[in-house]
Amino acid sequence: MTKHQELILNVIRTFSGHMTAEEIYRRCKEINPGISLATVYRNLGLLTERGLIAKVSINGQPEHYDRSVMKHEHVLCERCGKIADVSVGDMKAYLEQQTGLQLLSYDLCMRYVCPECQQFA
Amino acid sequence: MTKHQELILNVIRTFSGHMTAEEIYRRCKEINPGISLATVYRNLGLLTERGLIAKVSINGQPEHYDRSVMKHEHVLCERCGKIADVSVGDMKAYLEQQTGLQLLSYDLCMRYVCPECQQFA
DNA sequence: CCTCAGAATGAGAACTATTCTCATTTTTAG
DNA sequence: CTAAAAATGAGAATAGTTCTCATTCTGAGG
Repeated sequence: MTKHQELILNVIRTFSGHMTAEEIYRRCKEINPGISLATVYRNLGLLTERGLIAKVSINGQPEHYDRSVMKHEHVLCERCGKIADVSVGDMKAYLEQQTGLQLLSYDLCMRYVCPECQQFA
Repeated sequence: MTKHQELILNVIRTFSGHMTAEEIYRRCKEINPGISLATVYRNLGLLTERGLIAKVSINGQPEHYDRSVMKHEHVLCERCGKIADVSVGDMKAYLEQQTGLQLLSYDLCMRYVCPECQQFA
């Protein structure tokens, strides 16, 4: 694990939310101004492969990265754009039972208006 | 509805599958070589807005367009890349019940190996 | 403490899918 | 038939990400 990889991992682990590569890059630069965007992308890929972080893909948005690698789902607030974690039962099993297919995986993202945004509706 | 819109709609409706903008563009050009890619994109947007076709968004892939606007889910074959339709129960209701949230919508795409690809496993 | 092969890096070019711009053409309503 | 509105073609622009490649770092074996 190189210095840069540790830095990136640390940035992700000390932030309570889901960050884009760009955001991670900005925070890394505050600590180590020499780091390049390519290195951030490269290492996000490596860290994801190694299972140390998770990639959160949402249609029409840049990729986000999640420090939590435990299985869970995501909800996106349509107003403020924040991503939140939610847990549901065994979705894969449910989908397999519903479709009658043997699935490799699935992508799911739900959309709502988060509680804070609902206050100012 | 302009000539081009009819052409695009026709191309989508006479193809049994999920096409990308590029594929739709190619087929349109065979019939009307003058049509431009911008027109295809523009009209795919309009036709989708009007509910005449549906957009199928899959992470890491260009958008696909679906002639069927009835609610259904999609499975992507990891081998051949083909997209198939599947129907499941009321997924939104299920997700709302599971999460306890009031959802606006959700995106779901499942991954598997399709029957044809399994034969040559 | 050296050394050198392999890995990682920085900078920017390249790429893909899509949207935008704007001058021109087509369509539509009256 | 005409004027206003809508649609079009061509190509530039954009966003997010990956790729290239010359340079730098690292660490295992001497």
